[in-house]
Amino acid sequence: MQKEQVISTLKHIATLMELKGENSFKIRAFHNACRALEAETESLDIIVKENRLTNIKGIGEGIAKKIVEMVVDNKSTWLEDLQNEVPKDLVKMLGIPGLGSKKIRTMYKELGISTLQDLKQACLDSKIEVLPKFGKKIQENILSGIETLNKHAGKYLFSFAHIESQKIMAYMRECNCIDKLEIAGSLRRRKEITKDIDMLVVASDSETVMQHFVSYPQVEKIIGHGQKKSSIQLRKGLQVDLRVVEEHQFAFALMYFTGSKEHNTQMRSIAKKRGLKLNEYGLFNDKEESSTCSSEEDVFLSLGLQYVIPELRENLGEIELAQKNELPQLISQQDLKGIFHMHTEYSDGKNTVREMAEKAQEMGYKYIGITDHSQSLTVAGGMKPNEVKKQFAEIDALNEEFDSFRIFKGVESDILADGSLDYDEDLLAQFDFIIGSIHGNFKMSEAEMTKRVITAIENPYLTMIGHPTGRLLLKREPYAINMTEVIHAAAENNVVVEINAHPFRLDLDWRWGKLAAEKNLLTSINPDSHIAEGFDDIYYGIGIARKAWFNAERVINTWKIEQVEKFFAKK
DNA sequence: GCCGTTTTCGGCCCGACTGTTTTCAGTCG
Repeated sequence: MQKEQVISTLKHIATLMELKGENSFKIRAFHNACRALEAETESLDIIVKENRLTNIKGIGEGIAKKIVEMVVDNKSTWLEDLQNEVPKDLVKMLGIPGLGSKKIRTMYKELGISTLQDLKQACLDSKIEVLPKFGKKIQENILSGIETLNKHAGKYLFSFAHIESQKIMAYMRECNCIDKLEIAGSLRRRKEITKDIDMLVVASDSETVMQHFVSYPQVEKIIGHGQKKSSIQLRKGLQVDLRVVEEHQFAFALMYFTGSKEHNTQMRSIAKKRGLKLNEYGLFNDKEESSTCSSEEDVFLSLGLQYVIPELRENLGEIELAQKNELPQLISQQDLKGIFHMHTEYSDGKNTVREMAEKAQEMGYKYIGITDHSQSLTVAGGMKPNEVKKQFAEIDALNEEFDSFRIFKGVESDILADGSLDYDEDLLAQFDFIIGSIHGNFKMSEAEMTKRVITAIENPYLTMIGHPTGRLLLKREPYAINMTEVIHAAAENNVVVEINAHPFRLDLDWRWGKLAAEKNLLTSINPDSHIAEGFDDIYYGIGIARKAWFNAERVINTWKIEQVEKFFAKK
């Protein structure tokens, strides 16, 4: 098993143990072990081979043994045993709001409910409401929860949640007793997938704010309605949580509700080591007096830490760096000087080369790189060699015409099944730069796919790897590929690995950021636009690049035109 | 199950809300 599989297996084991009613701290230990593995950049194979698993903080004898079995024998007897004990629908029931492991277990033990079908029937037969600690209300909630489960997957793209959050923020601002209003949660951390929108408010009159909130016209259901905390579900499915705090609590609350949970847990334990208590209301000493902090920066400072921007708060090593004052200066949108990876009417894009160039100039960019599809991708109208020549001539003419703006001649070449690029060498040599992407033959083994991509990386004509895992968020799984090896190879061959900014891709995944930083990997934040307006997607790519610890120097489309030309010329 | 500037046992983050209760367990974030 690869690291990602090991992690998901451990998480699955933790869930099943929870449903079995194991000690909650034992379960937490499994989650901690997962985090430790996620943050580990060294190859898991090597760590296992050299018997160094227990050197990782969070992994002890017990879990190490299970991991070794997964890596060496490619299976987990422990998981298999648990799966035999716990019916798999019980896991699905955890997705029903209001149902946790305890309630699910009670229903299973008392009534033998092991499938969603059973559960629905038991609700309809009023068998649930008579169980101890259950009641009519809970039974109703379960029934409507099953409906929601079927209707909405409960996960949403960042781009979708971002747009919805802008709408509800605008609505909330209509309430005139609000002093401060901020988005928190995973949305503020710019995570690619989100479950809900978290909002934080400072207000003179919390009751009015809450009433305004639950009266939002797009509400499907009010999940909770209290003085300090309320939750609604929108018709489009996603949940919105609102918290109201007092002015002097705001910085602490913002930090707390931004998360991540894992980051917060570690922050609290740092506070605890200093004899302090950190929660959403303040940073308290043993006399219950809180420090005064008017900003998040102050809170971090009070704990002896450099300020950690929200995107980094995933407990993947950022706190350790903050302690040493070594956090990177991250890229921001203003750093960008040009854009690569876009399609025109020469393949499957909507606009002409000129239109793309003019749009980019309007937005203040100094250069673009046109990359239509190559000949093998016939479904997307890939360019035949004669069309490439025609496009070259058009680009040359436009470059003559434009002042202090350059169009680079590029291509998004298919990486063919054997790892070769799509045109003959003669033509490849004439492009300024080449992006290599996989668009077919997805179903190779991991070893074959990795070899295919590395062969392309070693090709002297290749400048950049496009959407390295081929994933489509919430739609299509990534193809099997060993990203550790790909990143090593790309860094060694001076090949750029793009961050595809399309909201469905966001690929390279930010979780590779730590390894990428260690290897000094270059990236480029690419919109993969098929229409001029698609340049706006860059916003999503910036968020991912920041999550992935990229400073501006390692992102080639922040470079000046001369530096880009020099870099391309070397290939 | 893991860990140790409370170090081999005992603690592991903590508060709001709900629905069931009549003081609290369970869920959620």
